[in-house]
Amino acid sequence: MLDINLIRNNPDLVLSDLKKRNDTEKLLWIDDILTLDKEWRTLKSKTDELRHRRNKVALEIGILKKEGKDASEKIKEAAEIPKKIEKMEKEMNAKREKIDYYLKRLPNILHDSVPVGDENSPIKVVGEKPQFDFEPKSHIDLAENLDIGDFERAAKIAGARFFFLKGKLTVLDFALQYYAMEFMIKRGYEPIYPPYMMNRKAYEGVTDLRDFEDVMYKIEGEDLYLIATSEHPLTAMYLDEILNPKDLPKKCCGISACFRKEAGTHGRETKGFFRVHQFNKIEQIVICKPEESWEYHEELLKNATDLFETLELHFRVVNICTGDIGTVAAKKYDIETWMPVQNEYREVVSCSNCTDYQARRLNMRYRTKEGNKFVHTLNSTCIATTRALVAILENFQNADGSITMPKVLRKYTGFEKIEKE
RNA sequence: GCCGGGGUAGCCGAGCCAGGUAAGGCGAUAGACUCGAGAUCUAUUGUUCUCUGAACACAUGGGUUCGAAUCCCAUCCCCGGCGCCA
Repeated sequence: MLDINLIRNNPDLVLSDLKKRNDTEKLLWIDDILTLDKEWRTLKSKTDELRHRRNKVALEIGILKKEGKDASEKIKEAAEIPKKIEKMEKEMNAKREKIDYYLKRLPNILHDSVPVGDENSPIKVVGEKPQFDFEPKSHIDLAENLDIGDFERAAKIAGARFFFLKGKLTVLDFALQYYAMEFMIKRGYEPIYPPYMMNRKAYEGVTDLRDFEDVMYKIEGEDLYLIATSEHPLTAMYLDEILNPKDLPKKCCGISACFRKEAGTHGRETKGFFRVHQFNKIEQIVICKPEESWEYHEELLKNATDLFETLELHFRVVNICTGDIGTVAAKKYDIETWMPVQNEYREVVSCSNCTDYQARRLNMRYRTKEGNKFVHTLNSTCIATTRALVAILENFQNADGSITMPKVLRKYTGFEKIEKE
Protein backbone atom coordinates (compact mmCIF):
# COMPACT_ATOMS: atom_id res chain seq x y z
CA MET A 1 0.00 0.00 0.00
CA LEU A 2 1.18 3.49 -0.79
CA ASP A 3 1.29 6.30 1.76
CA ILE A 4 -1.71 8.60 1.23
CA ASN A 5 0.67 11.46 2.06
CA LEU A 6 2.80 10.53 -0.93
CA ILE A 7 -0.21 10.89 -3.19
CA ARG A 8 -1.23 14.17 -1.53
CA ASN A 9 2.21 15.72 -1.66
CA ASN A 10 3.78 14.15 -4.70
CA PRO A 11 1.11 12.84 -7.07
CA ASP A 12 3.42 13.35 -10.05
CA LEU A 13 5.81 10.70 -8.78
CA VAL A 14 2.97 8.20 -8.48
CA LEU A 15 1.66 9.13 -11.91
CA SER A 16 5.02 8.78 -13.63
CA ASP A 17 5.45 5.38 -12.00
CA LEU A 18 2.10 4.18 -13.31
CA LYS A 19 3.08 5.43 -16.77
CA LYS A 20 6.23 3.31 -16.57
CA ARG A 21 4.02 0.33 -15.88
CA ASN A 22 1.75 1.36 -18.73
CA ASP A 23 -1.21 1.06 -16.35
CA THR A 24 -3.68 3.45 -17.96
CA GLU A 25 -6.60 2.38 -15.75
CA LYS A 26 -4.93 3.20 -12.45
CA LEU A 27 -3.56 6.47 -13.82
CA LEU A 28 -7.12 7.77 -13.73
CA TRP A 29 -7.52 6.79 -10.08
CA ILE A 30 -5.15 9.41 -8.72
CA ASP A 31 -7.35 12.43 -9.39
CA ASP A 32 -10.27 10.53 -7.92
CA ILE A 33 -8.30 9.71 -4.78
CA LEU A 34 -7.22 13.31 -4.31
CA THR A 35 -10.81 14.58 -4.62
CA LEU A 36 -12.22 11.92 -2.30
CA ASP A 37 -9.44 12.54 0.21
CA LYS A 38 -10.17 16.27 0.28
CA GLU A 39 -13.88 15.67 0.81
CA TRP A 40 -13.16 13.08 3.44
CA ARG A 41 -10.93 15.45 5.36
CA THR A 42 -13.55 18.22 5.28
CA LEU A 43 -16.14 15.84 6.71
CA LYS A 44 -13.62 14.61 9.24
CA SER A 45 -13.06 18.07 10.67
CA LYS A 46 -16.83 18.70 10.79
CA THR A 47 -17.52 15.50 12.71
CA ASP A 48 -14.55 16.24 14.95
CA GLU A 49 -16.16 19.56 15.86
CA LEU A 50 -19.45 17.84 16.66
CA ARG A 51 -17.68 15.28 18.80
CA HIS A 52 -15.87 18.05 20.60
CA ARG A 53 -19.21 19.72 21.37
CA ARG A 54 -20.70 16.43 22.57
CA ASN A 55 -17.74 15.70 24.83
CA LYS A 56 -17.86 19.19 26.27
CA VAL A 57 -21.58 19.09 26.98
CA ALA A 58 -21.36 15.61 28.50
CA LEU A 59 -18.68 16.88 30.83
CA GLU A 60 -20.80 19.89 31.80
CA ILE A 61 -23.72 17.60 32.57
CA GLY A 62 -21.54 15.63 34.93
CA ILE A 63 -20.48 18.79 36.74
CA LEU A 64 -24.03 20.15 36.99
CA LYS A 65 -25.28 16.85 38.38
CA LYS A 66 -22.52 16.71 40.96
CA GLU A 67 -23.52 20.18 42.14
CA GLY A 68 -27.14 19.03 42.27
CA LYS A 69 -28.27 21.47 39.58
CA ASP A 70 -30.72 20.92 36.73
CA ALA A 71 -29.02 19.55 33.57
CA SER A 72 -32.09 18.80 31.44
CA GLU A 73 -31.38 21.64 28.97
CA LYS A 74 -27.86 20.32 28.30
CA ILE A 75 -29.03 16.72 28.10
CA LYS A 76 -31.52 17.73 25.43
CA GLU A 77 -28.77 19.36 23.39
CA ALA A 78 -26.37 16.46 23.79
CA ALA A 79 -29.00 13.93 22.75
CA GLU A 80 -29.30 15.59 19.35
CA ILE A 81 -25.62 15.42 18.43
CA PRO A 82 -25.09 11.66 17.86
CA LYS A 83 -27.70 11.61 15.08
CA LYS A 84 -25.87 14.33 13.17
CA ILE A 85 -22.55 12.55 13.63
CA GLU A 86 -24.00 9.26 12.46
CA LYS A 87 -25.32 10.79 9.26
CA MET A 88 -22.00 12.40 8.39
CA GLU A 89 -20.11 9.26 9.26
CA LYS A 90 -22.04 7.23 6.75
CA GLU A 91 -20.97 9.63 4.03
CA MET A 92 -17.40 9.55 5.32
CA ASN A 93 -17.21 5.78 5.43
CA ALA A 94 -18.39 5.50 1.85
CA LYS A 95 -15.57 7.81 0.78
CA ARG A 96 -13.06 6.04 3.00
CA GLU A 97 -13.99 2.70 1.46
CA LYS A 98 -13.43 4.01 -2.03
CA ILE A 99 -10.08 5.51 -1.07
CA ASP A 100 -9.01 2.24 0.56
CA TYR A 101 -10.14 0.26 -2.46
CA TYR A 102 -7.85 2.33 -4.66
CA LEU A 103 -4.97 2.47 -2.18
CA LYS A 104 -4.91 -1.28 -1.71
CA ARG A 105 -4.74 -1.83 -5.45
CA LEU A 106 -2.14 0.75 -6.41
CA PRO A 107 1.22 -0.93 -7.02
CA ASN A 108 4.47 -0.18 -5.22
CA ILE A 109 6.77 2.61 -6.41
CA LEU A 110 9.48 1.07 -8.59
CA HIS A 111 13.21 1.35 -8.12
CA ASP A 112 14.96 3.41 -10.81
CA SER A 113 16.94 0.41 -12.05
CA VAL A 114 13.84 -1.59 -13.05
CA PRO A 115 13.85 -1.92 -16.86
CA VAL A 116 10.84 -0.26 -18.48
CA GLY A 117 8.90 -2.40 -20.95
CA ASP A 118 8.39 -6.12 -21.57
CA GLU A 119 12.01 -7.30 -21.65
CA ASN A 120 13.74 -8.61 -18.53
CA SER A 121 17.40 -7.69 -18.62
CA PRO A 122 19.97 -10.43 -17.93
CA ILE A 123 22.61 -9.22 -15.50
CA LYS A 124 24.69 -12.32 -14.79
CA VAL A 125 25.39 -15.77 -16.19
CA VAL A 126 26.96 -18.60 -14.18
CA GLY A 127 28.31 -21.89 -15.56
CA GLU A 128 27.79 -23.39 -18.97
CA LYS A 129 25.16 -25.43 -20.75
CA PRO A 130 25.79 -29.16 -20.27
CA GLN A 131 26.65 -31.05 -23.47
CA PHE A 132 24.95 -34.40 -24.12
CA ASP A 133 26.15 -37.00 -26.62
CA PHE A 134 22.65 -38.51 -26.54
CA GLU A 135 19.10 -37.15 -26.75
CA PRO A 136 18.28 -35.87 -23.23
CA LYS A 137 14.96 -37.05 -21.77
CA SER A 138 12.39 -34.90 -19.95
CA HIS A 139 12.25 -35.14 -16.18
CA ILE A 140 8.83 -36.78 -16.55
CA ASP A 141 10.19 -39.65 -18.63
CA LEU A 142 13.24 -39.97 -16.42
CA ALA A 143 11.16 -40.14 -13.23
CA GLU A 144 8.68 -42.63 -14.66
CA ASN A 145 11.39 -44.90 -16.13
CA LEU A 146 13.23 -44.94 -12.81
CA ASP A 147 9.93 -45.44 -10.96
CA ILE A 148 10.66 -42.53 -8.62
CA GLY A 149 7.62 -40.39 -9.50
CA ASP A 150 3.98 -41.15 -10.29
CA PHE A 151 1.83 -38.52 -11.98
CA GLU A 152 -1.00 -40.73 -13.23
CA ARG A 153 -2.05 -42.03 -9.84
CA ALA A 154 -1.68 -38.59 -8.28
CA ALA A 155 -4.07 -37.26 -10.94
CA LYS A 156 -6.47 -40.10 -10.17
CA ILE A 157 -6.75 -39.28 -6.47
CA ALA A 158 -6.15 -35.51 -6.44
CA GLY A 159 -6.12 -34.15 -9.99
CA ALA A 160 -3.68 -32.75 -12.50
CA ARG A 161 -0.56 -30.96 -11.25
CA PHE A 162 -0.16 -33.26 -8.27
CA PHE A 163 2.50 -35.95 -7.93
CA PHE A 164 3.86 -38.75 -5.84
CA LEU A 165 7.58 -38.68 -5.11
CA LYS A 166 8.92 -42.16 -4.55
CA GLY A 167 12.06 -43.77 -3.20
CA LYS A 168 15.29 -41.92 -3.85
CA LEU A 169 13.51 -38.91 -5.33
CA THR A 170 11.74 -38.45 -1.99
CA VAL A 171 15.13 -38.57 -0.31
CA LEU A 172 16.51 -36.06 -2.82
CA ASP A 173 13.66 -33.64 -2.09
CA PHE A 174 14.42 -33.88 1.61
CA ALA A 175 18.16 -33.55 1.00
CA LEU A 176 17.63 -30.33 -0.96
CA GLN A 177 15.59 -28.88 1.88
CA TYR A 178 18.06 -29.87 4.56
CA TYR A 179 21.04 -28.68 2.54
CA ALA A 180 19.37 -25.32 1.88
CA MET A 181 18.35 -24.89 5.52
CA GLU A 182 21.87 -25.62 6.72
CA PHE A 183 23.26 -23.26 4.07
CA MET A 184 21.06 -20.45 5.40
CA ILE A 185 21.78 -21.19 9.06
CA LYS A 186 25.50 -20.88 8.32
CA ARG A 187 24.80 -17.42 6.92
CA GLY A 188 22.96 -16.30 10.03
CA TYR A 189 19.34 -16.96 9.08
CA GLU A 190 16.98 -18.47 11.64
CA PRO A 191 14.99 -21.46 10.38
CA ILE A 192 11.24 -21.21 11.00
CA TYR A 193 8.28 -23.54 10.40
CA PRO A 194 5.19 -21.37 9.91
CA PRO A 195 1.48 -22.16 10.06
CA TYR A 196 0.37 -23.58 6.71
CA MET A 197 -2.85 -21.56 6.82
CA MET A 198 -3.50 -17.89 7.37
CA ASN A 199 -6.56 -15.65 7.75
CA ARG A 200 -7.67 -13.05 5.23
CA LYS A 201 -6.58 -9.99 7.19
CA ALA A 202 -3.01 -11.21 7.38
CA TYR A 203 -3.13 -12.33 3.77
CA GLU A 204 -4.26 -8.97 2.47
CA GLY A 205 -1.22 -7.52 4.18
CA VAL A 206 1.28 -9.50 2.17
CA THR A 207 -0.21 -10.16 -1.20
CA ASP A 208 -1.55 -8.71 -4.40
CA LEU A 209 -5.34 -9.11 -4.05
CA ARG A 210 -5.57 -10.76 -7.47
CA ASP A 211 -3.63 -13.64 -5.94
CA PHE A 212 -6.71 -14.70 -4.01
CA GLU A 213 -8.23 -15.90 -7.24
CA ASP A 214 -5.05 -16.96 -9.00
CA VAL A 215 -3.15 -18.84 -6.34
CA MET A 216 -4.99 -19.25 -3.04
CA TYR A 217 -6.81 -22.30 -1.78
CA LYS A 218 -9.51 -21.40 0.74
CA ILE A 219 -10.68 -23.65 3.56
CA GLU A 220 -14.41 -23.98 3.23
CA GLY A 221 -16.46 -22.37 5.99
CA GLU A 222 -13.44 -20.86 7.72
CA ASP A 223 -11.47 -17.67 7.42
CA LEU A 224 -8.36 -19.60 6.41
CA TYR A 225 -6.25 -19.87 3.28
CA LEU A 226 -3.52 -22.40 2.55
CA ILE A 227 -0.22 -20.55 2.23
CA ALA A 228 1.20 -20.07 -1.26
CA THR A 229 4.67 -19.60 0.19
CA SER A 230 6.20 -19.29 3.66
CA GLU A 231 7.02 -15.70 2.69
CA HIS A 232 3.42 -14.90 3.63
CA PRO A 233 3.27 -16.14 7.24
CA LEU A 234 6.85 -15.10 7.92
CA THR A 235 6.30 -11.56 6.69
CA ALA A 236 2.89 -11.25 8.35
CA MET A 237 4.31 -12.60 11.61
CA TYR A 238 4.80 -9.14 13.13
CA LEU A 239 1.40 -7.80 12.02
CA ASP A 240 0.33 -4.75 14.08
CA GLU A 241 3.59 -4.76 16.01
CA ILE A 242 6.14 -2.08 16.79
CA LEU A 243 9.56 -3.68 16.73
CA ASN A 244 12.60 -2.74 18.76
CA PRO A 245 15.33 -1.39 16.41
CA LYS A 246 17.81 -3.59 18.32
CA ASP A 247 16.00 -6.65 16.95
CA LEU A 248 16.46 -5.55 13.33
CA PRO A 249 17.24 -6.92 10.87
CA LYS A 250 15.20 -10.09 11.29
CA LYS A 251 16.81 -12.65 9.00
CA CYS A 252 15.11 -15.97 8.73
CA CYS A 253 14.39 -18.85 6.42
CA GLY A 254 10.95 -20.34 6.14
CA ILE A 255 10.46 -24.05 5.61
CA SER A 256 7.10 -25.17 4.35
CA ALA A 257 4.97 -26.79 1.74
CA CYS A 258 3.36 -24.29 -0.66
CA PHE A 259 -0.10 -24.56 -2.21
CA ARG A 260 -1.07 -22.82 -5.44
CA LYS A 261 -4.10 -23.02 -7.67
CA GLU A 262 -2.19 -22.04 -10.81
CA ALA A 263 -5.42 -20.61 -12.22
CA GLY A 264 -5.17 -19.34 -15.76
CA THR A 265 -2.40 -21.73 -16.74
CA HIS A 266 -4.54 -24.47 -18.25
CA GLY A 267 -2.76 -26.48 -20.87
CA ARG A 268 0.69 -25.28 -19.84
CA GLU A 269 2.96 -27.84 -18.24
CA THR A 270 0.07 -29.90 -16.96
CA LYS A 271 2.34 -32.83 -16.25
CA GLY A 272 5.55 -33.05 -14.31
CA PHE A 273 7.04 -31.08 -11.44
CA PHE A 274 7.43 -27.69 -13.03
CA ARG A 275 4.03 -26.18 -12.34
CA VAL A 276 2.30 -27.96 -9.46
CA HIS A 277 -0.34 -27.31 -6.81
CA GLN A 278 1.89 -28.38 -3.94
CA PHE A 279 5.63 -28.23 -3.43
CA ASN A 280 8.23 -27.69 -0.74
CA LYS A 281 10.22 -24.51 -0.44
CA ILE A 282 12.93 -22.96 1.68
CA GLU A 283 12.44 -19.21 1.63
CA GLN A 284 14.66 -16.33 2.72
CA ILE A 285 13.10 -13.38 4.56
CA VAL A 286 14.60 -10.12 5.76
CA ILE A 287 12.75 -7.47 7.77
CA CYS A 288 14.95 -4.40 8.15
CA LYS A 289 15.27 -0.62 8.43
CA PRO A 290 14.47 1.26 5.21
CA GLU A 291 18.02 2.49 4.69
CA GLU A 292 19.37 -1.08 4.66
CA SER A 293 16.95 -2.81 2.34
CA TRP A 294 18.80 -2.39 -0.98
CA GLU A 295 21.92 -3.87 0.57
CA TYR A 296 19.93 -6.89 1.82
CA HIS A 297 18.28 -7.31 -1.55
CA GLU A 298 21.74 -7.95 -3.02
CA GLU A 299 22.58 -10.24 -0.08
CA LEU A 300 19.49 -12.40 -0.70
CA LEU A 301 20.37 -12.66 -4.38
CA LYS A 302 23.94 -13.62 -3.52
CA ASN A 303 22.73 -16.35 -1.12
CA ALA A 304 20.55 -17.82 -3.83
CA THR A 305 23.14 -17.62 -6.62
CA ASP A 306 25.82 -19.09 -4.34
CA LEU A 307 23.52 -21.97 -3.50
CA PHE A 308 22.70 -22.73 -7.13
CA GLU A 309 26.36 -22.50 -8.01
CA THR A 310 27.19 -25.19 -5.44
CA LEU A 311 24.52 -27.36 -7.05
CA GLU A 312 26.57 -27.15 -10.28
CA LEU A 313 23.65 -25.80 -12.28
CA HIS A 314 23.99 -23.40 -15.18
CA PHE A 315 21.80 -20.31 -14.71
CA ARG A 316 21.35 -16.64 -15.39
CA VAL A 317 20.04 -13.78 -13.26
CA VAL A 318 17.55 -11.33 -14.74
CA ASN A 319 16.30 -7.96 -13.57
CA ILE A 320 12.51 -8.17 -13.94
CA CYS A 321 10.95 -5.46 -16.09
CA THR A 322 7.96 -3.23 -15.38
CA GLY A 323 5.75 -5.49 -17.52
CA ASP A 324 6.35 -8.55 -15.31
CA ILE A 325 7.12 -7.23 -11.86
CA GLY A 326 3.66 -7.30 -10.26
CA THR A 327 2.16 -5.13 -7.56
CA VAL A 328 4.17 -5.65 -4.42
CA ALA A 329 7.88 -5.54 -5.30
CA ALA A 330 9.84 -2.36 -5.95
CA LYS A 331 12.49 -4.46 -7.66
CA LYS A 332 12.75 -8.16 -8.43
CA TYR A 333 15.48 -10.48 -9.63
CA ASP A 334 14.79 -13.95 -10.96
CA ILE A 335 17.27 -16.79 -11.24
CA GLU A 336 16.58 -18.92 -14.29
CA THR A 337 18.31 -22.26 -14.65
CA TRP A 338 18.98 -23.91 -17.94
CA MET A 339 16.52 -26.65 -18.78
CA PRO A 340 18.10 -28.72 -21.58
CA VAL A 341 14.94 -30.50 -22.73
CA GLN A 342 12.87 -27.35 -22.98
CA ASN A 343 15.95 -25.67 -24.39
CA GLU A 344 15.41 -22.50 -22.39
CA TYR A 345 16.09 -20.77 -19.09
CA ARG A 346 13.28 -21.22 -16.58
CA GLU A 347 12.54 -19.44 -13.29
CA VAL A 348 13.67 -21.18 -10.12
CA VAL A 349 14.18 -18.22 -7.76
CA SER A 350 12.39 -14.93 -7.30
CA CYS A 351 14.07 -12.29 -5.14
CA SER A 352 12.11 -9.15 -4.20
CA ASN A 353 12.50 -5.96 -2.23
CA CYS A 354 8.97 -4.95 -1.24
CA THR A 355 10.21 -1.77 0.53
CA ASP A 356 7.46 -0.52 2.90
CA TYR A 357 4.54 -1.72 0.76
CA GLN A 358 3.75 -4.83 2.81
CA ALA A 359 4.77 -3.19 6.09
CA ARG A 360 2.23 -0.41 5.65
CA ARG A 361 -0.56 -2.87 4.92
CA LEU A 362 0.52 -5.01 7.86
CA ASN A 363 1.04 -1.99 10.13
CA MET A 364 4.49 -3.27 11.01
CA ARG A 365 6.81 -0.60 12.36
CA TYR A 366 9.92 -0.03 14.45
CA ARG A 367 10.74 2.64 16.98
CA THR A 368 13.03 5.56 16.16
CA LYS A 369 13.83 8.89 17.79
CA GLU A 370 11.62 10.61 15.24
CA GLY A 371 8.70 8.28 15.90
CA ASN A 372 7.57 4.92 14.60
CA LYS A 373 8.54 4.09 11.04
CA PHE A 374 7.52 1.32 8.69
CA VAL A 375 10.06 -1.45 8.19
CA HIS A 376 11.08 -2.81 4.80
CA THR A 377 10.38 -6.43 3.88
CA LEU A 378 12.31 -8.62 1.46
CA ASN A 379 11.92 -12.17 0.32
CA SER A 380 13.67 -14.58 -1.95
CA THR A 381 13.37 -18.21 -2.81
CA CYS A 382 16.27 -20.20 -1.46
CA ILE A 383 15.15 -23.40 -3.08
CA ALA A 384 11.79 -24.60 -4.36
CA THR A 385 12.34 -28.33 -4.43
CA THR A 386 10.18 -29.32 -7.41
CA ARG A 387 11.78 -26.83 -9.78
CA ALA A 388 15.21 -27.80 -8.51
CA LEU A 389 14.28 -31.45 -9.10
CA VAL A 390 13.41 -30.68 -12.72
CA ALA A 391 16.77 -28.96 -13.17
CA ILE A 392 18.74 -31.72 -11.46
CA LEU A 393 17.00 -34.61 -13.23
CA GLU A 394 17.38 -33.04 -16.67
CA ASN A 395 20.89 -31.60 -16.29
CA PHE A 396 22.44 -34.54 -14.42
CA GLN A 397 20.99 -37.36 -16.51
CA ASN A 398 23.19 -40.03 -18.09
CA ALA A 399 22.81 -41.97 -21.36
CA ASP A 400 21.44 -45.01 -19.48
CA GLY A 401 18.67 -42.93 -17.86
CA SER A 402 20.31 -42.73 -14.44
CA ILE A 403 20.81 -39.46 -12.53
CA THR A 404 24.08 -38.44 -10.92
CA MET A 405 23.69 -36.47 -7.67
CA PRO A 406 25.30 -33.03 -7.38
CA LYS A 407 28.35 -33.51 -5.13
CA VAL A 408 27.17 -31.25 -2.30
CA LEU A 409 23.96 -33.25 -1.85
CA ARG A 410 25.55 -36.71 -1.51
CA LYS A 411 26.24 -36.17 2.18
CA TYR A 412 22.47 -35.77 2.66
CA THR A 413 21.12 -38.30 0.16
CA GLY A 414 23.47 -41.09 1.16
CA PHE A 415 23.76 -42.15 -2.51
CA GLU A 416 25.61 -40.82 -5.58
CA LYS A 417 23.24 -41.93 -8.26
CA ILE A 418 19.63 -42.78 -8.91
CA GLU A 419 19.46 -45.73 -11.27
CA LYS A 420 17.05 -48.44 -12.27
CA GLU A 421 16.65 -51.03 -9.53
C1' G B 1 -16.01 -29.35 23.23
C1' C B 2 -17.38 -27.91 28.54
C1' C B 3 -16.45 -24.87 33.06
C1' G B 4 -13.75 -20.91 35.22
C1' G B 5 -10.26 -16.63 34.90
C1' G B 6 -8.38 -13.06 31.59
C1' G B 7 -7.03 -9.39 27.08
C1' U B 8 -5.50 -1.68 29.23
C1' A B 9 0.30 2.07 25.79
C1' G B 10 7.24 -0.90 23.56
C1' C B 11 6.80 -4.24 28.27
C1' C B 12 4.57 -4.90 33.27
C1' G B 13 0.26 -3.23 35.54
C1' A B 14 -3.98 -0.15 38.57
C1' G B 15 -8.80 1.41 37.35
C1' C B 16 -14.09 -2.36 36.19
C1' C B 17 -17.90 -4.44 41.59
C1' A B 18 -20.50 1.33 42.27
C1' G B 19 -20.27 4.87 34.32
C1' G B 20 -18.09 11.34 34.73
C1' U B 21 -10.35 13.95 32.06
C1' A B 22 -6.19 6.48 30.96
C1' A B 23 -2.64 5.80 37.88
C1' G B 24 2.17 3.85 38.73
C1' G B 25 6.61 1.07 37.46
C1' C B 26 10.22 -0.73 33.78
C1' G B 27 12.42 0.36 29.25
C1' A B 28 13.54 4.30 25.64
C1' U B 29 14.82 9.53 24.37
C1' A B 30 16.51 14.48 25.82
C1' G B 31 18.51 17.71 29.57
C1' A B 32 21.10 18.60 34.54
C1' C B 33 25.29 16.67 37.46
C1' U B 34 30.22 14.06 35.73
C1' C B 35 36.81 14.11 32.60
C1' G B 36 33.60 10.02 31.08
C1' A B 37 30.31 6.13 32.66
C1' G B 38 26.97 4.67 36.42
C1' A B 39 23.73 6.29 40.15
C1' U B 40 20.43 10.36 40.97
C1' C B 41 17.12 14.39 39.50
C1' U B 42 13.86 16.77 35.66
C1' A B 43 11.08 16.46 31.16
C1' U B 44 9.07 13.64 27.10
C1' U B 45 7.37 8.81 25.70
C1' G B 46 -0.47 5.41 22.01
C1' U B 47 -2.43 7.15 16.82
C1' U B 48 -4.08 10.94 13.52
C1' C B 49 -5.18 15.94 11.92
C1' U B 50 -6.11 21.78 8.94
C1' C B 51 -1.36 20.83 15.60
C1' U B 52 -1.24 27.36 21.36
C1' G B 53 -6.02 23.13 19.80
C1' A B 54 -8.96 18.83 18.72
C1' A B 55 -10.50 13.94 17.54
C1' C B 56 -9.71 8.86 18.23
C1' A B 57 -7.73 4.75 21.32
C1' C B 58 -8.44 0.04 27.02
C1' A B 59 -8.84 -7.60 22.17
C1' U B 60 -12.70 -6.95 17.80
C1' G B 61 -17.72 -5.56 16.37
C1' G B 62 -22.46 -3.97 17.98
C1' G B 63 -25.93 -2.08 21.91
C1' U B 64 -27.66 0.92 26.35
C1' U B 65 -26.56 6.16 27.94
C1' C B 66 -26.15 13.22 27.73
C1' G B 67 -21.51 10.43 28.76
C1' A B 68 -18.63 3.54 28.48
C1' A B 69 -11.96 0.81 29.82
C1' U B 70 -16.21 0.37 33.34
C1' C B 71 -22.97 -2.05 32.08
C1' C B 72 -25.29 -5.60 28.11
C1' C B 73 -24.79 -8.90 23.57
C1' A B 74 -21.81 -11.41 19.86
C1' U B 75 -17.04 -12.89 18.02
C1' C B 76 -11.68 -13.81 18.34
C1' C B 77 -7.46 -14.90 21.19
C1' C B 78 -4.66 -16.25 25.85
C1' C B 79 -4.27 -18.86 30.75
C1' G B 80 -6.06 -22.80 34.25
C1' G B 81 -9.09 -27.23 35.02
C1' C B 82 -11.97 -31.25 32.78
C1' G B 83 -12.97 -34.10 28.34
C1' C B 84 -11.23 -35.90 23.60
C1' C B 85 -6.90 -37.05 20.86
C1' A B 86 -1.84 -38.43 16.64
